[in-house]
Amino acid sequence: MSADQPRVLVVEDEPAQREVLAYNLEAEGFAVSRAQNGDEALLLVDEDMPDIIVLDWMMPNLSGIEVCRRLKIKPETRGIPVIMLSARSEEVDKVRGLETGADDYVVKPYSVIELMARVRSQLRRVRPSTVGQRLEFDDIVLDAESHKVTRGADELKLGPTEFRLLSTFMEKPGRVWSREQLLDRVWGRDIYVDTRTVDVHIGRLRKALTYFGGADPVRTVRGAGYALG
Amino acid sequence: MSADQPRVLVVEDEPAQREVLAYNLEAEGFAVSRAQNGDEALLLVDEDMPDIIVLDWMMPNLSGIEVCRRLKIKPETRGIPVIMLSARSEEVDKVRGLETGADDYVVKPYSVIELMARVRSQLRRVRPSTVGQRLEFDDIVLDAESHKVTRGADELKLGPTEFRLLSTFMEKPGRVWSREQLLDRVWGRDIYVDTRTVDVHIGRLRKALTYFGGADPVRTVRGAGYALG
DNA sequence: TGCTTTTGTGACAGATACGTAACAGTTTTA
DNA sequence: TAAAACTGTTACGTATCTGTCACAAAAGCA
Repeated sequence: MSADQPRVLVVEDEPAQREVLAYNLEAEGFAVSRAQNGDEALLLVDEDMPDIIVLDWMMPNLSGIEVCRRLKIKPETRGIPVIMLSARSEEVDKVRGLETGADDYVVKPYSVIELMARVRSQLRRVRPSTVGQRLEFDDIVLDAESHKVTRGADELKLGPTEFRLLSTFMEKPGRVWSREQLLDRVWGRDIYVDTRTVDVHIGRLRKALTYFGGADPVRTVRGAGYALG
Repeated sequence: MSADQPRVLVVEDEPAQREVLAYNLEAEGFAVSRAQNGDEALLLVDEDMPDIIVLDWMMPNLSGIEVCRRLKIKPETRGIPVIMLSARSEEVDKVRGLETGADDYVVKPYSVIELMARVRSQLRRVRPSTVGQRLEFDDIVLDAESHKVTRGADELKLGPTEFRLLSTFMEKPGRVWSREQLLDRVWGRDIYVDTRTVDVHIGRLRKALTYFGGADPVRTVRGAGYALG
């Protein structure tokens, strides 16, 4: 039961393309699971976390973008690299894909060799730390698998939203996030919430982070948004 | 017999096919037992729970469908993954429609490689890596062999579902499991059960674990699920 | 300094998630 | 065969979280 071959999840509605992908990935020595739509993909991820996901953009019902967004909202699945496949080559689409949190973007028709290289590259990037999703910043440690956050020796108590917020920040310390971006990342897409609500949750996050003392690690960037550190 | 070899039960009435299957599974490092009909299968399951069952659909007397259904009704055996073998692909849909609760379907003639992959995949889903028959957490000890749980010096009395719930938790202490994941692992996959039912059984597990005193080791993670510790 | 814009924050009502007792239907045990 | 144990669902109470508002505070600007 050698579990040391990386597991790849292929999400593609078109059977022929799906099999081509799967075949090539298997030939490369990966353990492949297949999903033919977004719902199935999310289910499979839940059941058996793959090491990487190759995701078609255009799919009926739940689009690749939406699947990606949902994966990136949940801290425990956020760390799985997503390679987005799309027929659209415009820069705008690529930006949009990456904006949603995709880790790489490959335009169809792709060369198999190139795609394999990208898969390996993403795995190389993430694999070393694959043992539990664990983010650190300063003396703050967030463990996605156990949903625990500690600062120094103290365990912090965060609400669900604050937890996701912090996890988003810790993904890229120092990066400035606009309120809109945070709403998109932390709250999800089609949800109408006042942007000022972000401020309130930032406040709550701050209170939680400094409950046992220590400096406030959240930086306000006037006119732009917030950042960690 | 080293207990860290996963045990597979092959149920197939046709001797030649049965041996092919068994041979390949043994070559993969599994401990294989054989049954040539449904009654024998149920008997063998009762006396020595296998980790996974490969079940032919068409058998005289007690059909694979019926065997599967009976296995999935009993909470004790419900968690054993069943891979159903069927002769034609159209039949797969038919069998699916019968709601047998099988975990996966493979069409004959199957490629040995594919079948092995599916077997491993199911095993990974249900029984990740912890094969040890003795799990410990804090002062709680779970002995899979004798189906007994003790806390400190006291022996606890758990129902079958609570037992499986606890053993899932103890496989990875600290990890947060969503209700869906728990339903998948503890109840089985194609089973329709309300997610809130999980809460009730968590409550029962808690009551059992704290019956003789001691802190409640089960942690509720609002919006996410439950974890041990 | 005064004026404008942006951000921080306490309060609050409504929404939501969770714990649990009760219950009816089964299965298992004695 | 009767009693005991177990399962899944429901309903209801409660704790916690959510989003919005109002106003205070801070930051920029002239």
